[in-house]
Amino acid sequence: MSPSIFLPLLRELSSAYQAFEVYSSAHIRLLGLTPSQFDIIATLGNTSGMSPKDLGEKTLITKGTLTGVVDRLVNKKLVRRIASSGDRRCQVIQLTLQGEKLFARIFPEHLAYMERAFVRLPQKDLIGMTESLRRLRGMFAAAHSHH
Amino acid sequence: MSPSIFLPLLRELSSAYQAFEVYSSAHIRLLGLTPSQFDIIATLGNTSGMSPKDLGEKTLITKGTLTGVVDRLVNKKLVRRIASSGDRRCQVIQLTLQGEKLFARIFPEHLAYMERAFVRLPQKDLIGMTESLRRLRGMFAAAHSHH
DNA sequence: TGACATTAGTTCTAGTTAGAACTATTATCA
DNA sequence: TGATAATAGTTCTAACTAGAACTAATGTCA
Repeated sequence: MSPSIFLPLLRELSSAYQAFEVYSSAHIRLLGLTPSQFDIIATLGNTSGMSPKDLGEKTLITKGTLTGVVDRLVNKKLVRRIASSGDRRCQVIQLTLQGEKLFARIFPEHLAYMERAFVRLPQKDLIGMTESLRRLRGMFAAAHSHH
Repeated sequence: MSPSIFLPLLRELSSAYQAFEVYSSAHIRLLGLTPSQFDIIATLGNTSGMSPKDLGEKTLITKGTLTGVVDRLVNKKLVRRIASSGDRRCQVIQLTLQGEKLFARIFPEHLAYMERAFVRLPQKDLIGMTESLRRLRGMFAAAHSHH
């Protein structure tokens, strides 16, 4: 395969992701959070909490980074750390009451905002794109582990 | 459109991009550069240089960030800043001889590394994905400018 | 020409980022 | 059981990040 074939794909992947980030984070900042903080709140919403490990896997935030993001959410009193019963290495991170209220207010609002971007996209294109991206991710993951 | 339709797409977009970054940057770090530094070197390669503004548009690095990235490349003597003739607000950033040598050595090497990830992907899927991503980017860009 | 807006780049701030080294705890298995 | 490995989180470092405020230079237009 010649580079001229896959380089445009990589460029488009980067710019599509970038365009998503720009669009999404413009709204998130108005809500008083950073994109990472919003991801954490959104992931913890409607759950009874989870470990930093699980939270990192779901949000794609590495553990060293996660410590700091959670610290700032704890400072904002949106989230709390609880010692996990049993394994003393583990914690449970969960939303405080204030965090739950924030989630209930801003999550639907942000979904509605995101939805506005999708109004012109036919649903069947959307399904196909999702599947394409899944394959692309799998491809990189496989290549990364094969070395 | 219900959120349950587009949320998986957004998740897959993030994780596909993330998987690309992890795979690509693992190699770039071995080459002694950061991903942003590599992007700058790769963009300047085989050109006579360009302004920070153009460089930022091509690499998707915002101007405030770009100043710092270029500073570090100047410190490494891979890149130089030249006053632009005519408009005294503008500069031209270009590779030094050392930067050109580095580009000539690592760029083909990195392409070959990236190519390894694509070996199992049929070419016609690749074309379709590129087009899908272009539409996705356009969609977010349009939504972002509409207001 | 002169007021005003625009543009290019820098600086500043708060936050995110990955990775590596570290501590504490738990699991494995000889 | 005891040595060793694995795991969960934290800390540290260097760098990147966006956005806002800033300076200097150039354009616009009445």
